[in-house]
Order: sequence, then C-alpha cells, then structure tokens
Amino acid sequence: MNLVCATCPVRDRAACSVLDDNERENLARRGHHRTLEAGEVLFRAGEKVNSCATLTTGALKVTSIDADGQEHILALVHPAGFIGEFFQPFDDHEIVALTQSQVCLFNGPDIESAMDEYPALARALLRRAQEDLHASRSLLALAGKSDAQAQVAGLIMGFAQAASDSPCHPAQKFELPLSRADCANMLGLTIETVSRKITALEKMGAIVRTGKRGIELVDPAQLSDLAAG
Amino acid sequence: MNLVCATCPVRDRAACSVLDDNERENLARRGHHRTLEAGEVLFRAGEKVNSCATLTTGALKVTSIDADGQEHILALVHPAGFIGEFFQPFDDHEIVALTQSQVCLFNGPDIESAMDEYPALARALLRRAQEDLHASRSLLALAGKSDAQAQVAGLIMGFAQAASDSPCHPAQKFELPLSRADCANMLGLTIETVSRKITALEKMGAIVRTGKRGIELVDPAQLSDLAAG
DNA sequence: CGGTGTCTTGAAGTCCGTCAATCCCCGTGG
DNA sequence: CCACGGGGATTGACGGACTTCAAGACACCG
Repeated sequence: MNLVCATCPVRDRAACSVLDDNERENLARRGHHRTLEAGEVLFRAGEKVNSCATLTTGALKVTSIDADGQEHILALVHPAGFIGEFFQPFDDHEIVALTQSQVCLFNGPDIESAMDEYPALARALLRRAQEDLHASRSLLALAGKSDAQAQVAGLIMGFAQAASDSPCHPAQKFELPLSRADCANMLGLTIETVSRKITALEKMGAIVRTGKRGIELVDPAQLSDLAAG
Repeated sequence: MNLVCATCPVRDRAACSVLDDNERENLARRGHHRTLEAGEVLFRAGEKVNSCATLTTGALKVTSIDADGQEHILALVHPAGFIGEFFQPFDDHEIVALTQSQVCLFNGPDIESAMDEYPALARALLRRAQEDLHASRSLLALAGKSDAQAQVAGLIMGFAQAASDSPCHPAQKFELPLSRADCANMLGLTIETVSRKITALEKMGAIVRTGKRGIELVDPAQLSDLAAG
C-alpha cells in the first residue's frame, strides 16, 4: 500500500516530520505500509535485514534469542519509533508486534540516500537513536536491581509515565501493555515472581488492579519509594 | 590544550575521521584536550551537560546513580567512543575514568553547527549511536540472564573480544579492565559471587588467572557454552 | 613492620525459581 | 443455558542459588 502522509497519526513526531511536504512526498514514494497482527514478526533474528521502519500505530517489542533458546525483551517500540540498523545489517534481534500494528517500511539504501539528500533526516534519526539509547540504559538500570519488588515497582512506574499525556506526571489509571510473561522477560524474572510482587503492591495499598492488565495508582509516592529501594 | 589531530591515536576510527583534513582542522579549533586520572569524573550526574567528547586513550564507564544511592554501570567507553547527548541535556548519568584517559572535548553547540556544516559528521554520529545502542542491548541481554555463571562467562568472553585485535576472535590472554566491584556492578551481582564464579571457571579448566586481573582463555568453547546456558 | 585496598573463602540466611494446583476469563459448541 | 476447554494469572510449598556477614589471604606502600 502506498503511503499517505497527510493522514499519518505520527506525522508530527516521527523522524520524517523534519522534512517539508515535498521532501516527505519524495520519501513516501519509496516506502509502503504494512499491517502486523499481534504476535507477527517484522524482522526475524538471524536474517540479513536490509530495511527499516517507522511505527505509526500499535506497539512492538525487540527481543534477542539467546544461544540457549531463551527470549529476552530488549526494548519496546511506541508509535513514531524507528526500527533499523544501517551499519551492521546482520542482526540478532527479532521485532515482534505486541498488538495489531502499522509500520512504514523502507529499504535501507532508500533511507540512506534520503539522508544524503536531506541532512535534517540524519539529525532526526540521530536524535531517535540517542533516545533509544537512553531508554535502553534506563531498562538496564531497572533490570540490574537486585530486589524484585523494586524492579516491578519501577516497571509499573515506567508504564504509567508512558501511558500519560504529560511527560512529567504518570497516568493514574492505565493498562499494562505486556502480559506477565513479557513483563517477567523484561526484568529477567519469572511470571510467578512478577505476579507475586504485583499482588504485594496491591496488598500494601500502592496500586489497585482492575482486570488482568488494568492498574490504578493509589499511592505513587510509595511506588517510587519501592522502585528506589 | 589545543587539539593536534595529526598524532591522534584514533584519527582513523573516531567520528571525526569522516572529515577531510581541512574540515577536521576547523573542528579542532573549537575543541580541546583534557586528561583524566583514574576515578576522575568527566560529567557528573544531575548536572546540565552541554558538551560532548571523543575518547582518545584510556577507558571510561557510564553509570547511573539510583535514588537509593546504588551505582549501576550502564556502559563502557573505549577509545574512539563518543559521549554526549544533544537532545536532553539534563543527564542522570555519570561518566568516570577507569584508567588515566584523554578526551577531546567540544561544546554541544559547536558540534551541532559542525553537523550542519558537514552532514557526514551527523551520519558518523548516528553510526556511533547505533553501535552504542547495540552494545547496550547486548549488556541488557547479559545482565538479564538468571544464571550467574553464564553472566560471568559472558562478561569474560565480551572482554576477550574487546581486547582482541581481530573482531571475530577473542584475545587468548588479556587483563580485565574492571575491578571485581565494577564487574559485579555491570551484572547486578555481588563482588563475592563474581569472585566465586571466576574461581569456578578456573577450577573447571576454562580459564587460568594470572595476578588479580589477568585472564588466560584455556577452553573458549567451554566458556561459550557456559555463557549460553 | 603495620596499614590499606582488593580479592578470596567460608557459613548462615533470604529471596527467588521451580513445580504444581487452582482460579479466572472467554470463547466454543453441545 | 450450561458444560467444556484453553490461555493467562494467581497462589502455595519446597529447594537451590545468590546475598549477607565475617574472616582471612595477598599485594602494595608507607
């Protein structure tokens, strides 16, 4: 499907938003849409990936498959996020849709030539890469904590921030974007431990659960304290 | 001290290597050298950092200080590595020298205007950022393993790769760049556990220790197996 | 020779992982 | 409508792995 940028939900936030309408139109002619169902794989591990993508709707996860077959979640991708590595195309990461998602796909060489043509695009991608790096390091700090309670509390706070409109205040009520299995996977814990810690958070009055995935923050300060602990 | 690129040990590998001699000379006029002693801090957490740097000799660590005062190592920086985030200058990371080190320091705005002037520089920094991202995710995968033996084995393999000249074969004999405390910090373990696991690796014949930090790989295949497990 | 810092080794305790049973929610089909 | 079944989530009991606490070994330096 051809790209129609005029109606793109991330046209003001994605990397391509630094281009003017004409430039964007030129780029759009070289890309196309793709819809992914939940669980569908965008880039498979071990394949030589020579394309890249911007996520417009939905959510993706970046995982690595260890030598022993264990999956590990390395990052989440939100709308306007960019996926693609130009310089080492043999990638050992796998990109999987968490929910039904839509991406703008481009061939690597097309984006590279577009960067030559429009230097602002390279700057925008640099910015995205640095943001991704920051997010990755935040996750590293979280996963490195020795206390499981702190990890789970921190993860919930992170999701609350991500679910919020404002960048400084967490959402008070939101849905976890991940299953327990995926939460456990991000933190290097087991499903059971995550479940137990969430239960503990509810028992001590920091949160209230609504349904499987729903979370309501009752005492964010307590949650932050636990995340620090 | 003014920069003298002609004798720079990373002149062929750093981000600025994409510039020609004249361009590099222009950039060099806006930067200066700084020497750091082991343990000295380059950028302190909580400060508004508005400068960036390329490491020419030595080694740095990137750490985050948690709310509870715990330090966590997020990344190591090797010569030719770049440090600096342009887009969110309030950084909660701290950059510390592991050994005596030398850096090329630049003001953020100077680098930004240089990127405008020389688009190749933005491309080069994008490449570095993506490499850093990849390294960060590799560390995340390592730190996320549930088995301490696998983590330590993987860390040693990683250091062996980094110490090697060739990118595909690990060095057979090398020095650990980090103290036990820093190793433990990277993996989210304790000093004692790291020490015990290294001892175990030696007892099972995978490695031999020489002095405090020296490692000799006796059975790299076994080490890789353990790292996978 | 004593002091300090780093590393190692040992013993006891705690937290998390493993295994297993159960529950809950939903969709399916009799 | 209710029974059945499957996937995800919760809960419990137990064992093992790592942490904690403490002591000792080793090198380096005054």
